[in-house]
Amino acid sequence: MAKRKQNTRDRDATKKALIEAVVSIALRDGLASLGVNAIAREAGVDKVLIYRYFKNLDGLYEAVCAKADLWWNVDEIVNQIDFTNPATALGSYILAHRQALLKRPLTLKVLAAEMTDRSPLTVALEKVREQRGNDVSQRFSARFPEMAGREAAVLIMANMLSAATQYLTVRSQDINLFGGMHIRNDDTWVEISDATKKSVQGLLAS
Amino acid sequence: MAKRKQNTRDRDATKKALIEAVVSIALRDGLASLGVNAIAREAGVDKVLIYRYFKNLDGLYEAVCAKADLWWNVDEIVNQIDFTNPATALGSYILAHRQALLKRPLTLKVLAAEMTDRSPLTVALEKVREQRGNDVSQRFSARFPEMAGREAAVLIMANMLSAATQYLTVRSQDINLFGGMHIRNDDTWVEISDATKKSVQGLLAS
DNA sequence: TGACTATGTCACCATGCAGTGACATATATT
DNA sequence: AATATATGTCACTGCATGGTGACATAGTCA
Repeated sequence: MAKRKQNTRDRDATKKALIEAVVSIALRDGLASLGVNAIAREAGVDKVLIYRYFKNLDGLYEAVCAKADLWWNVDEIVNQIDFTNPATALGSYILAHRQALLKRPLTLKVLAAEMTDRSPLTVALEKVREQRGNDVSQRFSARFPEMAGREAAVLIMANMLSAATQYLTVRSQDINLFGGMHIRNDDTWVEISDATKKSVQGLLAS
Repeated sequence: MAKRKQNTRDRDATKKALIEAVVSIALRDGLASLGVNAIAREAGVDKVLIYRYFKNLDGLYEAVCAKADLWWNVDEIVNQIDFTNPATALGSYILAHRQALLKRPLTLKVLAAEMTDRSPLTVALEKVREQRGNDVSQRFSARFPEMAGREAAVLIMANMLSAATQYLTVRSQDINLFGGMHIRNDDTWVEISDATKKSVQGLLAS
């Protein structure tokens, strides 16, 4: 398991090895398997160095957060959105959101873990997520100023569908069926996107 | 911590105490805190009796499942649904689903835990859930035969909103804000229900 | 060269865990 | 009353955990 030659005497390399060990274990065994012993073993480093360089486990987690790209950046999402009208925008947002999550396996693990535990990893994710979410809805309202305050229902549906996308994308790592939908299948998500588009269209027509 | 007088010599009482200890710990500390030592301590019983009476922890979990009311029964949901049209039906289903979940704190814990771990508790929940979900959609199509196969989009939206309701209800045990919605607030859920109704109306009008 | 510091190794502690075998005794059966 | 069985207690093993203190040595600075 030792991932580096011993007695390297390179503080930065040691810190890097520890940070990478956290990510490896989280992806392979889940956040619940993280601990000083396991991390040090994985990094091929003595556990006392975790305390010396990061003060404690939480300090190490914070360093992981600083290096990890835990959440999408706004442009990554906005670039994939079809802004021809609010309905197509929301429909394409669903797909973009799912893709952005699938690109970040660590994020999927953190999203799963935050259901039961709270750690620096989960709180870091909470913060950036709420921030970026606001950013995206600002872009929406900038593009569709006529919507301003007009349809609270659209905003609610956007939030609900975003929540469902997040939930089902995480779950699709383990299960394939939710209420009859094959949530691992890309075609399913195209159908979901289409249904979303239609339903927002109907909402605005009424 | 000892919850019962010692040396009772009552097998059924012992088994019951163990089952109740599992529930108590799960509710208080989460499923991750369950273990033979903790359970036996909580029940005021020697841990060897877990092995004797249930073979192992999984056997005990199965006994818990058999006694616990982990998921709503179909009528509990259907009775609260407004079947005047498909839109009102889905809108009221959201509220009924949330209420049924809130009534079952153990279920909320299991739903949270199944994101990261798989145990007899979670697989038991998976089974009954998929079953009852099918039952409910059968009731829907029985009431609205004209919908048969006509609008796949409605079915998809129903599944997505159901997923979002489940996710946000579990999350609302820990957080209050999701994308600007105050998910612990009952008024919010009335608005969600209304938005759902409107959007299904629009979907069917188109 | 000599002293000092940064880096890393190692041995240890107390605690908790899952699991097992030996024993004690209350209850039922003969 | 004597025996057998069901029920419960206790002591133990082996392992992993989080955490700490003592030591070894490479690199640096005076």
